[in-house]
Amino acid sequence: MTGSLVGAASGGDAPGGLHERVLEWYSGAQRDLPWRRSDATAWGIFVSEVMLQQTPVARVLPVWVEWMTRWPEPTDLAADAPGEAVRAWGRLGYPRRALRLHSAAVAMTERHGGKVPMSEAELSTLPGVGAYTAAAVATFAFGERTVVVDTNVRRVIARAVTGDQYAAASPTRAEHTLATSLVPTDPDRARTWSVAVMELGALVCTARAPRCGECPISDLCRWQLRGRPAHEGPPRRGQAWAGTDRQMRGALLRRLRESPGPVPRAALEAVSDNALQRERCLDSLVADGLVEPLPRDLFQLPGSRGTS
DNA sequence: CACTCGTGGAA
DNA sequence: TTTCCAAGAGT
Repeated sequence: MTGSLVGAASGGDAPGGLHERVLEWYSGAQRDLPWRRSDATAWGIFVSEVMLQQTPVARVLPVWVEWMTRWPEPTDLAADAPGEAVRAWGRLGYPRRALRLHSAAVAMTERHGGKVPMSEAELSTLPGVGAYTAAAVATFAFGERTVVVDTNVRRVIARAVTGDQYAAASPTRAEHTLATSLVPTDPDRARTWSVAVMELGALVCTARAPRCGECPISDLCRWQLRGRPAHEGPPRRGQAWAGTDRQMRGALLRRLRESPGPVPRAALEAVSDNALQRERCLDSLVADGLVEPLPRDLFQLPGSRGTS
């Protein structure tokens, strides 16, 4: 019965199999996250999805609450300076996301009547919105039947269906086809399916130490049936950090974030003795629009008067 | 397609 | 202590 799992999923919603198990598990194990509640707005869901790109839930929570209080609608954020978005982003990492979120709010204000566009296709045109985020917002906020493929979904599919410990380094066509075949036909059921698989990957089918004893589909899992063989092939190299431009950019931006107003060049020079790298990074931050140079050797987070 | 882009907590 | 990696996107 090696094909039982895929077979049970044929058509996307065969009764009594994979879907029932996962959905039943989700109904009892799901976390109570504010952007999942019934009173969550499309804007709130949109913001949460961008913040959650490569950033853990625990770190996003307090920042998301602050953003929702300060900017309850896209028009509220659009009316504020992009630098304020960068400042309020805090230490979530990848601060260009804050800038793109602000740009997206401006686009919603100018082209979508101040609202989050409802279709996956329209969402895809917004800055900072890729395949995952467009699909996620379209289904979680608007109930459109989409194929949501994130790192959790990829890992669950790799194990349960393909039988590998980890998904490929980069998403494959076969993977997407497989994910598509698993999405239930009914849009509402598809929405719950997607969030449920993501939750399964986040809480049970984790990257390092999967809790197979708590998994609702462990007896169908091809990786489990194969004896949980270790990943084959070259080890995926981790992200270097010490001495990288990313670290330097982070240090510079932190210095700017901590000051309410413009910062003199000398203050930025105090961040690092490596002048060459420091200047290169400062230049790149300016090029990215994360830092705004002012007269008299002053620098600040981007203000509102500047044109995008 | 390969590479870059932050951050900090857990193992 | 070092390593891993978390609801990706853009180039």
